[in-house]
Amino acid sequence: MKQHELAAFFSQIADLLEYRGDNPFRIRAYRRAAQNLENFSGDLAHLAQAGRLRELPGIGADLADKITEYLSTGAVAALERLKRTTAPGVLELLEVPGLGPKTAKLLTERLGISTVHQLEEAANAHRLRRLPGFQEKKEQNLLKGIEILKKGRERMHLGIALPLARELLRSLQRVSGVTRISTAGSLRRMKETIGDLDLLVASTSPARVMQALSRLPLCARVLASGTTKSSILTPDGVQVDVRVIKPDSFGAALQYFTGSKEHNVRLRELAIRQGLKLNEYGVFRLKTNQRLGGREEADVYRALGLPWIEPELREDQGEIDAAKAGRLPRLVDAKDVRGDFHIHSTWSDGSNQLEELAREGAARGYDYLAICDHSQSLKVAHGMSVARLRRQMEQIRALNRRLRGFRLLMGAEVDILTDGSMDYPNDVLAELDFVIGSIHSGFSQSEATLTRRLVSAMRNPYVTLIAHPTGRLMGQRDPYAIDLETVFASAAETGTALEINAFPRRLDLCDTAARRANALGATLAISTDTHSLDQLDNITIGLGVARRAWLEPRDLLNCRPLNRLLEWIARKRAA
DNA sequence: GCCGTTTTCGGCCCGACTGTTTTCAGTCG
Repeated sequence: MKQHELAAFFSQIADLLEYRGDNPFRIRAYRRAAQNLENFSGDLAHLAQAGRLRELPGIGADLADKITEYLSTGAVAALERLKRTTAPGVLELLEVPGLGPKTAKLLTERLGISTVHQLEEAANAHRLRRLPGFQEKKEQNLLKGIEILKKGRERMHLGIALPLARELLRSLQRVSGVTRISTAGSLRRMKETIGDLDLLVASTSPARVMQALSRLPLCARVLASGTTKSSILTPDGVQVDVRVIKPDSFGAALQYFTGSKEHNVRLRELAIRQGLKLNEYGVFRLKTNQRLGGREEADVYRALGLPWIEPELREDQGEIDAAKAGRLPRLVDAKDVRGDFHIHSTWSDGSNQLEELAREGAARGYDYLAICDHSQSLKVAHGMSVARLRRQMEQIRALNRRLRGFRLLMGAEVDILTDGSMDYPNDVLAELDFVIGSIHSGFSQSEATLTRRLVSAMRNPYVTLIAHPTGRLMGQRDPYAIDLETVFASAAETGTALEINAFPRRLDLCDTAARRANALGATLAISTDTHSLDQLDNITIGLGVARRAWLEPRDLLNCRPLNRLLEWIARKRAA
């Protein structure tokens, strides 16, 4: 995961070059490279050794050298040089929303400001008004920006963003004159964390929508308000951007505001090469300005000679080439899901009885749920002794005798102990239908040790699925150190599935890792890690990750009907 | 700094909103 630090370095280079007024296209090249590194899920060091860095999009000779330099020294000299020769504090100042490179230059050169704290003092003392083009309003806006920065513009996870968006959509839907409404932006693309919420409204009377928006209980402050675009802040400090569009160009606007930015840039480049222009109002011929479409999103893609591309794929990660070649994946969908594997009940730390879970699973149209309560070592979660596990199995068998067209699988989430052995002996595991292997202890072991633990669990014939393979908890705990390439290869080799844990703070594997695992031949499974009935809904979030990973139904274990699932498990046990 | 169905040189996406302006620069997405 070194590429994240490197991406940050490239991004800092871009910021500093921008401050210095360098060539904007050079700056963009750094930003694009940073973005691509952020999304890259392979093994950077391996690619570098093979001399194949330039195969990465946006990486040419110069940036390939800088990557190599970083991999061997842990630093990029060009960045260090820029930092040394640029006024101190520039990178910190640029963090303030609304403060860009030009303003930063004024602040550092005219007033010698080098920290956000100094900026705040200067603004409060009205010293900024001495600057050209500065009056009271700009001073206040910078103070507001500092306030937002201090609150921490922390991105929210989908578990928060989705319900909030649903509530806003419901409210705006009721405004008269509104004909269509949709989320856009990173939420529609189902990115794991969301910065601002983007909403799109088709209406013939924009003013009414903007007025209604400012009066919502969820509107704590109006940040900006124009005729077609407004931004508000919710009481929890979430920024919501709302665009009102004429119904005739709703599709073009939806395409435009769904992004990603990188995807859109590629599309507009493609348009220019065809003598076309693409903007949020539609696709136009450059010469005549004749409009070729824009009411539906598909119109936009069609005008560029492409099939419609699913929002989750729009990250400039090969989807445009795939679309051109007619090789877009048939992404997994909610209706493909036949069951859920990682379900806790009152037997360990869940809050629902087996029977309630069975009823709910059947009501959702699933064929099966695997009950996987914790194993004996995990005392904090009321892990089950072998005796209790067997009593639970007895109860599940009894329940299954009464169920028609639905089955509870007898499973367990079994700790992978610090020495790599399983928390139940193999003869007990053999009695279960479904075995999850999980790491819940020894997070700080070395990469080699943790990787060995996972691999030895996968070599156990009874282990069907590795849960939350990296152990990360967004905002709380970093992933523990494991060699993902080795783990993925081992999963493929042993016929062990890897989980896409759909708990909003986990999303583990994440999209890029899941895509890589699939590329290396591993089978995946979306499971919700449910501890109470409503958490079964998180399957939607897991589906988002799977779709962003380009997964098709055949790549996912829980898209298989029961008999095929049981065959898959049996095959590993026999081998 | 990258890149090639217009190119190995000369291009490189597009528009809205704000504030301070009488026509535009800065910032953002």
